[in-house]
Amino acid sequence: MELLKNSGLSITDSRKKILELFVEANGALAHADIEKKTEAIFNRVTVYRTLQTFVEKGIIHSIPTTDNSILYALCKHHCHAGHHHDNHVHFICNTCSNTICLDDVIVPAIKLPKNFSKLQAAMVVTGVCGSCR
Amino acid sequence: MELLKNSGLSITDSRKKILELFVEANGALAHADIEKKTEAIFNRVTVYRTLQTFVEKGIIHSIPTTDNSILYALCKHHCHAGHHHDNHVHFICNTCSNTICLDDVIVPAIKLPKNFSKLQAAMVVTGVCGSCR
DNA sequence: ATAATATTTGCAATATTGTTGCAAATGTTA
DNA sequence: TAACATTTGCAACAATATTGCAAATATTAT
Repeated sequence: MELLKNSGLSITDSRKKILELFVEANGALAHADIEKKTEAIFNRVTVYRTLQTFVEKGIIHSIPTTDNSILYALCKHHCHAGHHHDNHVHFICNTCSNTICLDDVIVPAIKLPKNFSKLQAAMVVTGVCGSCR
Repeated sequence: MELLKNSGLSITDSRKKILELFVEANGALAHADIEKKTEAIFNRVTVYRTLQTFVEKGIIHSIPTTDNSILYALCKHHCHAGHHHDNHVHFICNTCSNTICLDDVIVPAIKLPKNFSKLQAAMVVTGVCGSCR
């Protein structure tokens, strides 16, 4: 709620609901998931627009995936509008197919070739999560 | 050409052409790019099917992206059909917006939480590449 | 609390992207 | 070169994403 206010956004049912989903999920959500869980309540288009706004305002960030789905997760700290700092590892469980933000696992430093400069690093690990073991 | 033979694929114009594009590109190509560059020559569907086959045969691999595009790049070594070993880092340049496979930069090992088991790890770094510096 | 203003939503239409079956064309093998 | 296997194009379709605009809702000032 404050998050919305701080980002200069009006507080609406759809935004509250989607934000709620992220908090409950405690991890990443696919666009498709969000759409399914809300299709009874509001329009598909609203989902697109809400997620878009959230990304712009630094409330959520998108996570790289190999298929052509898009995953989103809450930004934990330090994210400003248009400038994300989500340098943590994302874990995708092949069994329960949940995506988990491993906030405590820091993306290790790597040595880039000469003259390359790093801005951000994202890491996605797939495997089996703790609960599914 | 040998690559195609070795993978047990028929040698056709479309496959040759697409392979050529990857060699020229010397980096990653988006599906959309490939489609544009070939739309005069052959059908959209052929592009989908060709890329799909190439991935299956271990000729190219797909690169995680944040938007809903799909990037592909040639597999350099050791990739067998259905079993990729592209554990190198992918670099996206924010200036020229090319994606580069850093074949020599290996995805570092990370320490996962208890009971998590890793299958694959992908890493995407954004920043400015050597040429744009 | 209410009116005036600004923002957001839903709907419909449209664009883009991805998939499938089947016949024709092309490639491979004998 | 014939027989066979594979691949391609087409058409139809399904799924996903975008846009304009009027109605609905939220915010601001009174």
